[in-house]
Amino acid sequence: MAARGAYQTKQKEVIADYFRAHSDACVTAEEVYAALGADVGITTVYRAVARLCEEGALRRYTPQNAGGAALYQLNPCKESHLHIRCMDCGTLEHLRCDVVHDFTKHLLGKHGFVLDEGQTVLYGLCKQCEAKRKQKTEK
Amino acid sequence: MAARGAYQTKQKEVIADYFRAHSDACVTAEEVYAALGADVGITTVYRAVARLCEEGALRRYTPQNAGGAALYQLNPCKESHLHIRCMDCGTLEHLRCDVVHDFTKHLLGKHGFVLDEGQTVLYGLCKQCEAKRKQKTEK
DNA sequence: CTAAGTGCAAAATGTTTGCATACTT
DNA sequence: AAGTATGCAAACATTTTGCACTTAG
Repeated sequence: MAARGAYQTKQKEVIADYFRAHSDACVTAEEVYAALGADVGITTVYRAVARLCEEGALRRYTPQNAGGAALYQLNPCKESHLHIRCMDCGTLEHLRCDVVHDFTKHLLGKHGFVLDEGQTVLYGLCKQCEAKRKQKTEK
Repeated sequence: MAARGAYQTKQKEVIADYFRAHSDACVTAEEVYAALGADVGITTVYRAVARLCEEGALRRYTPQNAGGAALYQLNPCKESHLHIRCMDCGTLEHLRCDVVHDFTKHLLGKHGFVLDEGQTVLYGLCKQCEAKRKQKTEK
């Protein structure tokens, strides 16, 4: 029987280090593989990110682009506040600001709804990707 | 250049009808293909759902299952407003209120983030389920 | 020493594309 | 008649799996 995560290996460490060193980056398995060079195989990268996602250390985002590659990013934090996900580049950002608290209070007071900030992710477009989209449509 | 949607064809109609007849169902392209039998090819199904998504008639959902197939479902409503999902009873509710618009404006103005209300679902607990939870913890 | 982890190559999957044909307008 | 839509097959990209080998405990 596979006792997952029983052994600590060089490859696991290298992959975990990579995400820690690029905590803002949102990358594909292929990109991690390319960055680490000969140290690890692509299969191991896939296996590692799958496990890290299960453990909650990473977050996976599957982009709209149907056949496209899944993106992985270090879970920014487990604290309770909202996150916003860009639907184009996939980046997950923190959103800690007073207005969110006002919004949460309003949901509770007027709608009787207890928002779970840890589970909720807002979807949309970040500043950069919004600009890129505008450029494309103008062309 | 392809003038999209210029002609109305039997296949497009059959596919659109399928989703209308199964408005609650969340199905893969392959399932649509299988259901429609010899009437349409898989290629046409893919092209049709892609267009219907662009038009906003369908919603695409890419499951966690990394290599898994995308799911398509008739868009429950086209109006721009947020939905809230109760994590206990699973109910999906509409959230139409002015405060949401203020919040959206704030996201754009202060954070440069264009919220896609159609894609975003807030997670938490509805009034009833919150009450039930309190009862349990008190016991 | 034993079981878990690795990595290559091959398979499996899901989606897209090239192109000749059929169909809509 | 002009040009879009279809559908097959092949291409394509991503992810998973089989298996022999390596490595951690």
